[in-house]
Amino acid sequence: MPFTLATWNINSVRLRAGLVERLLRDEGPDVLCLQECKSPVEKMPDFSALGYPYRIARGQKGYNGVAILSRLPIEDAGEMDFAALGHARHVAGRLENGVTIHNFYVPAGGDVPDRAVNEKFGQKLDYLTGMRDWFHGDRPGKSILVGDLNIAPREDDVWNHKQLLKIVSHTPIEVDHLAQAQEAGGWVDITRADIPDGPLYSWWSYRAKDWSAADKGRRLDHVWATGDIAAAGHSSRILRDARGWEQPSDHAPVFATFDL
Amino acid sequence: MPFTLATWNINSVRLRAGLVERLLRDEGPDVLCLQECKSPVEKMPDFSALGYPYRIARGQKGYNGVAILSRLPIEDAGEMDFAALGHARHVAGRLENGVTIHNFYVPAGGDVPDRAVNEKFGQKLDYLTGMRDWFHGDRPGKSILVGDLNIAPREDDVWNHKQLLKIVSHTPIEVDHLAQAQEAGGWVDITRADIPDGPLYSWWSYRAKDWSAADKGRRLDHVWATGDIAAAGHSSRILRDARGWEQPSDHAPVFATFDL
DNA sequence: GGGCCTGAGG
DNA sequence: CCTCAGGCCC
Repeated sequence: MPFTLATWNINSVRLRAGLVERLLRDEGPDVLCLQECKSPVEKMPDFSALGYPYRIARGQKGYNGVAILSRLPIEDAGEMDFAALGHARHVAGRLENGVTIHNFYVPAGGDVPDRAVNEKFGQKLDYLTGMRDWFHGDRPGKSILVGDLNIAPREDDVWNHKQLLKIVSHTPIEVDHLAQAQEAGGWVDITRADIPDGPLYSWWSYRAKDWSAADKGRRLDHVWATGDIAAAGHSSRILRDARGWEQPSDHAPVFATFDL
Repeated sequence: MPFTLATWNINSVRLRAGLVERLLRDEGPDVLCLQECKSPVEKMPDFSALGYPYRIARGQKGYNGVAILSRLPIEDAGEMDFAALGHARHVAGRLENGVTIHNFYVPAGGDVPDRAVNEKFGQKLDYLTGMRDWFHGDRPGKSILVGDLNIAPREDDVWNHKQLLKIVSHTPIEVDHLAQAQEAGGWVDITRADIPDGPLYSWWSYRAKDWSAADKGRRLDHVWATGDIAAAGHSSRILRDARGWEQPSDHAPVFATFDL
């Protein structure tokens, strides 16, 4: 039975409940993973009326927050607090077909890519190391990992590779830490398995005047799967249009379908 | 030549530029006096394209701020800083027919109607005393005074006289101070000359669930004229509808027409 | 309830 | 550019 999954950094789920509804209505993914909900769980909008009765969420006031909305039955599979930040940055759910879905919001890491002067950059690296160590100790099977990983690993995941080498989200040390986490879990980048070549972005800064014309994007949002189910993934796409909706998130939703 | 004038506490002219446009388009007053613009003068929206090329304004960042928009030529007639608060709470303009228009935003006065424990209440009384002394020393002729005076003087200017006697905006000491300022300038309350009887409100709290049904209003916004032109005033009304517009101000515009 | 601010975080 | 928090003010 194939199912379609999407991941979207919504940048306030309460402010943009209408956009979430639009996505659910227009695109109808079976599972939608949200990041940066910026809401306590009890204040999150209810999307059950749109056919999504299942929700697994972790929230906090004002910052971070992740949620998995599903029209398929899904059970809570816990959360992890890597680097002991006390942030709501991960939650997991298990579908009835046995597939576990991990929804991540990796720390952005601040402005300066140097852990000696910027504590937040250190926390980002530590978070990724925590992911690596966890996957290494308990290598996952039949799993999908999605979310805003806040790193654009490939040259063609950013609008200008050379210019961004010293910009947080594309520095070699971040890319290396991400690669180690990916490797440790045996994760396959489904989006790039499907769309191997050419520029691919999921985020465009609010600061750009005409974000689409300038197109200075980065691929920060990812869909990964463990090797045992990676071949089932297909139909990857990024709904760039959503970046142009009224009062948009700065991220666009990323989709993939799995025949499982 | 008759001209119509309106006064409106807009509670942020930048946020509600669209509502101002709607009022100008739908009602077309010759002069519109705004209070609580909450904007430096240089950042105020421009309404000249709607046929209001004249503007006299005083502003500051975040608080207070008054403006006179006019489709008739009008010249700046200065400002007063009563009680030396350093606030943008008054501006005056002179029309070509010799009529001076004073636009006031009297301090709200805080919560507790006791100057011994609430400095802001003292400032409100001092502001009114300053107005009184100024009018007394330089008794105005051919003038109109409008604005948010933050006092509902009459029993039928509030939804419940007895209940509001100890509520700032309707306490006897405020009503007395306002009466003294009115008296000193020989000001005639044009709205009440026109509509002598019955409840009349220009403000409804944002906090009320259903403001119109509950109708717990107060008449805080006024149109006065000096005795020499008071008889020319007519067609007073309060555009209650505007309180129900999308994302409204908590005040409704008050209108009067003068045959001069 | 809902403006504004500053400051953090993106 | 944009969102949130906490504080002030109405």
